[in-house]
Amino acid sequence: MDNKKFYISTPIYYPSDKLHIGHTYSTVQADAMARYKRLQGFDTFFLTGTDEHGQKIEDKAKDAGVTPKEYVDNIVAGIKDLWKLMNISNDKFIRTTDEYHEKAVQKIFQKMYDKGDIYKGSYEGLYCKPCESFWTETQAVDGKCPDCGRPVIKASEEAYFFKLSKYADRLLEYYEAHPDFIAPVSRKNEMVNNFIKPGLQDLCISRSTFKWGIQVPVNPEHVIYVWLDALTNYITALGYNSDDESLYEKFWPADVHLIGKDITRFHTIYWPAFLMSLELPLPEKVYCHGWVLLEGGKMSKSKGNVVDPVVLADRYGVDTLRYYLLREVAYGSDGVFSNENLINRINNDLANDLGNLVSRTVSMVEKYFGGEIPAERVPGEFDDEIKALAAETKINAEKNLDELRFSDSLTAIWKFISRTNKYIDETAPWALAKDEANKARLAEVMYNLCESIRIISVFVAPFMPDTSAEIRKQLGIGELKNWDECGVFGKEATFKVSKGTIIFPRIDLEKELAELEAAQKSAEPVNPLKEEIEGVAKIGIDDFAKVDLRVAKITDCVPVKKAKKLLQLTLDDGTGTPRTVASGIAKYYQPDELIGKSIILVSNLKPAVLCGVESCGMILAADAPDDDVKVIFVDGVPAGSKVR
RNA sequence: CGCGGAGUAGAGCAGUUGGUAGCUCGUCGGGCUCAUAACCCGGAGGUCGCAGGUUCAAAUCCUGUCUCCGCAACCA
Repeated sequence: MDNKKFYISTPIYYPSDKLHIGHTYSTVQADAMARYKRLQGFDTFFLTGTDEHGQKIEDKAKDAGVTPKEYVDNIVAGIKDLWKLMNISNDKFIRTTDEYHEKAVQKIFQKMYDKGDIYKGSYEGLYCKPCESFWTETQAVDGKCPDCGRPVIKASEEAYFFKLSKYADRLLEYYEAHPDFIAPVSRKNEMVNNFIKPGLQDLCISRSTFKWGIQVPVNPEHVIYVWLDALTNYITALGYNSDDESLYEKFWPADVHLIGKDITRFHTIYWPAFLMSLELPLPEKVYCHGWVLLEGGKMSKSKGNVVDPVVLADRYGVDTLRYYLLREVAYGSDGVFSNENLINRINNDLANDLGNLVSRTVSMVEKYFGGEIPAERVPGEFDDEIKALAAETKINAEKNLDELRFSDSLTAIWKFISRTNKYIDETAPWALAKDEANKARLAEVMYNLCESIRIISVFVAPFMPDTSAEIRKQLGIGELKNWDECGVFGKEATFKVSKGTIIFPRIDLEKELAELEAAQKSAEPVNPLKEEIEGVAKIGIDDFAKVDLRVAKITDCVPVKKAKKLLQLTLDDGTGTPRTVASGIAKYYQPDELIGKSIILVSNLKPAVLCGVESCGMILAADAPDDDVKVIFVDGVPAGSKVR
């Protein structure tokens, strides 16, 4: 069984802003897995990197007055620093602006093109620059991007398409034959039901509206669009399509693509289809982990609640943060981050259970034996129990880790830590120490404790590498070489311990929370609302004049079938002809309470069909705080009155 | 009737070949004193969303129903 290999990847991150704790969560998981596999003797390749092309970067660089490359260089340096801080052991860091990647992607494009899987077509729609997304007429909201709310522009462009539709059947077959390909399985159902069954659309893979990207080999007017460029990093990083494909030969296919659930579609549909087109093997597994949520919802810039991993690591320690992320977030589901949660974890698991165990053991060995455990020892009651649990823990820790169940693995490990603490109580070394006759028994107890802790140092190594090393230092044993050291007692002949610093100091919860709150307040940035309003492009009076606003009276109102958010309103707009408008306010208003009310209507909006209802115009409403919406009522004003 | 997940002790979660309801934190009481006011033991606390049904027996299977969430779809 030599020649065992393991290849794991993180997503490549988009360097338009600093990374937050969610990105850190992804990368830390992959790192723990990579470290574990390395300790097990696997020839391991761990890849992370950055996805650096696209219009958004081009624009941001322009705003900053630098070239796109200069712009990303700067952000990428920060990302590399973050991974260094977090003790990430990646074997390679790929940037999609690396020359070898760009060349390889062009070859990939050419190969697909020659094969007939790429054709030239045209793409029409409404384009949102910041999001780099095209929207259909029905998708765009009030002429604005449904994602970010900023204005979209009408655009039509010649573009290259990938024949994704061609691969739908083969994808289904592959899922069928490889039930573990998408984890957790619930994600697979989502993909099949929502995307594949309704029919896959061919995928637009080029753009001509901006320049910051890899040139399409058959047409210099185009650059390759995001997913073909980004996803292929997993093979170009290994040297695929380069002069030296030895890493590719050795490591492909990947054992795990570790991703966030938001990019499931791209990794389980597009990417396999690309690989099929290239006639390459598919990855073994795509694991879609959940998000780290903050109390009150998903984190986002606009909410101003992004948690900075650098601040947390500085304040509490790198291993502490790693532990928290890996323990707190359950397999496949979302986890909630809160400072209180974090501090409780630190105090209970790390300080009380693990840190204190090391501390009390080392203290006793020093106190009773001057630091070195004598060779003369006698076994006794309880010894077999902890030995048996150590063996059992190894099995459980491995089983869970192999399935990327980090939290469950840690739970199993902590059970052993607790059992070791209990062993101290059972054997009561302080009582043994009172009688010289018990010296040999005391020595055995201390030896077993040290062995337990040595074993724990192996268990925690993938999760908390520095802590593992510090524990071993205090035990006076060498660097950890091999995972299988955690199987049985008796590896070390004896221990010569030396007390070190407290590994995990306790934190005063109340005091800490108060300080954090104070720090947060003082660090409060400029009013985000002000920023948002100033960020909106100015328009002229004639632009505004294009909008025809009229008062209208709601004469009827019913919910729209098949739509959760829509109400269908019938309006008297003063013309005598009833007008139908669909409005996404079902969540906020009952149909009955709207009938008879007068509202403001955008009367000259182009009609659109929403969930089967033709909507002619829209009504004005305000986004109130706390996800509330208030329709603007103008009761008493005659229908048809102009508003300006 | 779009697809799927969830509703179990104050909080966060386990728990399907149906058979006395578990874990972590918190809380209350006890023990110990080696240790970071840490550790160990014990108690209290749940009509397992609601209503029916199958069964000797249902958190677990079936039907209906309510609520929350994810994805999709539409938030003119």
